[in-house]
Amino acid sequence: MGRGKIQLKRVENQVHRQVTFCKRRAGLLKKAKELSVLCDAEIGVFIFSAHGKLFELATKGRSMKEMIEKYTKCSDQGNQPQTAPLKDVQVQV
Amino acid sequence: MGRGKIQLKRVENQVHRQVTFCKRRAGLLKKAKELSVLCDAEIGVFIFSAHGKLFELATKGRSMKEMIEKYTKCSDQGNQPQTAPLKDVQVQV
DNA sequence: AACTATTTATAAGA
DNA sequence: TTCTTATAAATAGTT
Repeated sequence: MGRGKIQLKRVENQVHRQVTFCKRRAGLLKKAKELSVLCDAEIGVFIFSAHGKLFELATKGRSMKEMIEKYTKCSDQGNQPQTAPLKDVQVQV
Repeated sequence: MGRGKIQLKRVENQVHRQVTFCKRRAGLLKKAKELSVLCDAEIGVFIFSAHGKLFELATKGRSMKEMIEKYTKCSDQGNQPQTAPLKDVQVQV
């Protein structure tokens, strides 16, 4: 989206990369919040910048710590999580 | 995006909600992957559907478990994470 | 930090 | 329900 197509590779110019990071980070968190509200889903997102700075989001009034506990329990119980698909997979919810 | 504006509230029709969940979940994970590649960031995302089904993504070849360990360390070390802003905040990286 | 030209995501519709 | 299309939304490049 924008005046040119993006190449799916690291943005080499450092200033551009920083700007892109800020814009897209905001966009990603917005999308996560929308998905949570629209579809009644609980979502946890954390982002480490290239320099190790942490950004996070946990939806539905939960803390990230709570989300992680829930995640861990769910994984331990052998629920096979849907890993990121290379191509989209349709999975029953 | 689409033929009508969305209301930022739970999609009441169950079929529509399911379709929206599938589409937007795929979109969110795609955006996360793009952000990771473009800006050299490490990103973890997990999503619980309303019925408790888990979907996850961890970028840069890491497992979610590794990501969570890194997150926990980072939080414990007192790095103040950037919580989800109500309005977008600009933070130096 | 604002502004648009464009691309991209997606809500409805077929 | 898979594919299409009109439109909303995100954002790349610019100022």
